[in-house]
Amino acid sequence: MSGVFNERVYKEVMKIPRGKVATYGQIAALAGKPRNARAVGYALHANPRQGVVPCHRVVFRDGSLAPGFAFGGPEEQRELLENEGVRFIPPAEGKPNAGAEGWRVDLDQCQWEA
DNA sequence: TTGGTGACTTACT
DNA sequence: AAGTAAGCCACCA
Repeated sequence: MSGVFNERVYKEVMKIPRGKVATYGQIAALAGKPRNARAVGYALHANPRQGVVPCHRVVFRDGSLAPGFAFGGPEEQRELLENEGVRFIPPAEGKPNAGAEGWRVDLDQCQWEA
């Protein structure tokens, strides 16, 4: 298994405490490659331990969640994170949200710090 | 081995 | 401010 970096990512992601979230760049840095956020996403894509690795706690640097690729839907992820105590920011005022798209995580409050 | 793709990020226009 | 471009690294064919 040459996927050393991959396992490193899983380990770091599993270390994310409940009610907190981390960005791909953060995980990449913890994994040893601060410029390899892409591989982090790829690693979670190959996520063999879905259910064990809280990939829903990993978000974009912008606070947005992964596109339709999520474990079941952005709505599910939003509710899941919200259930863990993560604070969310609504998409916009006066504009109905077609779902959870547009919802961002409050990184200022809930970004995990190693 | 080489090439191509990708759940990203930063910088420039 | 928003959109486009390039860079980075790991995995698969």
